[in-house]
Amino acid sequence: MLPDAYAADCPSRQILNRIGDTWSVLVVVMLADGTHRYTELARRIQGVSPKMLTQTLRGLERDGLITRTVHPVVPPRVDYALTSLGQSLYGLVEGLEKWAEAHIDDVQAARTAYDAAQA
Amino acid sequence: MLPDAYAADCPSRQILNRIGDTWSVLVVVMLADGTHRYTELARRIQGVSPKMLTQTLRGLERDGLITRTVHPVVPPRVDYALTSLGQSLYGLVEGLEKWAEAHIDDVQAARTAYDAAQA
DNA sequence: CAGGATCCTTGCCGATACTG
DNA sequence: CAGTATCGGCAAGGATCCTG
Repeated sequence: MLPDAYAADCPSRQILNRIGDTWSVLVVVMLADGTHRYTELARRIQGVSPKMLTQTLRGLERDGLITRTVHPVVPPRVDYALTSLGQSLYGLVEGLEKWAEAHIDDVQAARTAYDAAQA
Repeated sequence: MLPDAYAADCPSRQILNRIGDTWSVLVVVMLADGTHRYTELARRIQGVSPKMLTQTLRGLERDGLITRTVHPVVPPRVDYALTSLGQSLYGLVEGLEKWAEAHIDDVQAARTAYDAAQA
């Protein structure tokens, strides 16, 4: 059963799905300060399995948000970097962070009040 | 296993989770144009089960994003509306939509190119 | 009308082992 | 080093039935 058509396949939803994905956001944030290798990403983003990291990187690459550069050397070396589109998306994430920092106290207060009222 | 501590419980992640939730966003968008009843939301947001709708509404209420007003009449009538905090969040969603509309063509083109390269 | 309770499926994701 | 392949657990979420 599909959700409302006015939101199922619209551009917004696709972006929302990406934004809502934990690993994707973390990768984008990490790459915001420059190129990184696979292992660097894996080490810094603690808790991510090879499977999920690869899957996330492939998805971001497919969407044109990051580039994947394979250096034909041994041992292998693969670099990941944001495209300009990816940097643009990072701008959005920064906007979200600003909003979050500005309003998290209100949200926390609301939660506390709500939970107290349920007791 | 927790993801990177610098992102697990930070304000950004909590907002990201909310933004990434399909039903929450749809509810916020629907309430952006005014107060609506439970059934109105259920009918308009096609495909949502009573369970998920209630769960979503409770979550939004707990976070102080919407208000829930029970009218003591028969048959029951419950109105939902955005708080000012919820309206502020809606502003964020609008920003995402603008970005999505502006860049979806690039993303689509990247996907097509990527898929073609795999064949 | 506005949900609460229950059951049950599915698909996401983590852990692990293996390879060019 | 940079992945791929496979298995299994677990929780989100859908369908359904029931009630104040």
